[in-house]
This record gives sequence, structure tokens and C-alpha cells, in this order.
Amino acid sequence: MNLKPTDLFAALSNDTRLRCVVLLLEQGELCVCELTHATGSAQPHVSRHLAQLRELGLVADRRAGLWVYYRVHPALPDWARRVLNETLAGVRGQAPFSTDAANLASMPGRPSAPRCA
Amino acid sequence: MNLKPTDLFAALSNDTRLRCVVLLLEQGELCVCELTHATGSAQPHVSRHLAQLRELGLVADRRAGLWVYYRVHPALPDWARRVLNETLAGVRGQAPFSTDAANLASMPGRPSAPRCA
DNA sequence: GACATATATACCGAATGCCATATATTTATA
DNA sequence: TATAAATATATGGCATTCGGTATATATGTC
Repeated sequence: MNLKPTDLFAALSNDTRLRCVVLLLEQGELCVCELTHATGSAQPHVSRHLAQLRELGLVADRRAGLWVYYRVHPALPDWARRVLNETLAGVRGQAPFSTDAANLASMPGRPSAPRCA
Repeated sequence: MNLKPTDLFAALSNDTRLRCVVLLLEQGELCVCELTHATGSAQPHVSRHLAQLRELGLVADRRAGLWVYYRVHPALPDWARRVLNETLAGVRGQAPFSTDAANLASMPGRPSAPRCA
């Protein structure tokens, strides 16, 4: 994967995109409706920014029935992954990232919720 | 210092700004004419981008006679410093950063050249 | 003072990014 | 087939960013 540094930083320079990436770093995998709920943004808004992240190769997606699950791309270059991890460590617990995580935790009927049979 | 993550990433999303920051991380302190020479860009171009970095608090400047020296801001938050260091480690040796460093090394009459009496 | 060097800012048109809204697509179910 | 839910894309307008060029400012020297 060939990810130009300026492209990575441009991707992270938008609030919605950064908040989605942080959520994905924390949670591993989330569907669009979960990201929409967590950030309190409109669905097309979130979807468009996820598409940008996907086109850059920063996230990967997977469809399961009605839902499309996004995750940080597993083939991300090491340096980019380290930049993301340092960012996560730096912003964790601060608004709006903390409230996003709280919103997600209290979301009712999450599709990817703990699979208890 | 209060540096919003998206502001840091926006600053690094431009080629000229990222190249300048990388050079400053490597060299510690450089004047505008050195950054101009290293990147092969026009002087107003470099100066304007340095001004943006300064307004964000990412770099600090110091005037010495005719020259203005820039350095990565010493009061940068830890997480931001770590992001910069990981970026430097990731891009070092790759174009255009490697050629910038080479251009700087071969620049004649550098004002901040080794101070041998 | 006149002049040269280094740096900063102003101006302008082109390009890009952003958001909100509306609509299309995909999948599942009745 | 009809309908609903989840997601994606299209459209239009506004704001920001960008790079190039011209010009202004600051400092030092003669």
C-alpha cells in the first residue's frame, strides 16, 4: 500500500473523519449506523466521509446483510499505524472523542453488540 | 498550549509545510532561505506556509540580524511531538524528504553553517 | 541618506473541501 | 412484488485553500 503522508494527514484533518477513525481504533469494527449514532451526525455525512477514508485505503469495509462494517485497514503501513496510535493515545478521554465513545456504549439495539445467544 | 488534532493534521496535509517541518525536526533550526533552498520553492511560498505553522503554534521563530530562524515549537504537546517523530521516522529517506536534506547539505554559504571560528 | 539582502504580506483567480438536502442503491422480509 | 431498513451517491452553494506575482517591511552596510 502506498499512502502519501500528506494524504493521511488530510484525511485526519476533518472532525468527522478523525472521530470515526478514533472510534474504529478503539472498537475494531463498527457499522455506519453505529458511527452515525456515536457522532450524532447525519447518515449521508458519515457515509461520505467513510467513502473518502476507504478511497484513501485508510479503512476497509465489509458488508453483512443490511450493514456495512468499517475497520482501520489491516494493511496500513507501520508508520501510519503508529501515527494513528499516538493520536489515539493523545486524544483519548477528551471531547468529542470521549462523548462519542459514551454515545456508542449507550446505543440501543446495536447490530454488532455482544453476541450472546 | 491548546492544539486541536485536526489543526495539527491540516498543517501537515500540505507538501511544503510537511517538508519544512520534517527538515526542522532533522536539523533543529533553519532560516527561511535554507528552507527555500532545500525545498526548491519560491521564498514567498515558503514564508507564507511558515507563517501558518507559526500561527498554529507548531513552530517558533527567532530573528538574528537579517535572518529569521524557525524551529519546531519547544512547548508542543507530548502527543503532537510523538506524532511528528513517528512521521519523521516513517518518511526519512524517501523523496522528497531525502532530496530536501541533500539540497540543504550542499547549499553554499549557509548562514547557520557550522560555527568554526 | 541610498542601497542590498532577507523576510513578510497583499492580491487574485483557480481549485478544492465542506455541508445540507434529495434521491438512488442494496438487502431482507412479508 | 411491495415495503422497509441501511447505506451510498448526486446536486448545489458557500467557504476555504492554494500558488504565483507584486509589493512591503526589516535589518545591515556604505
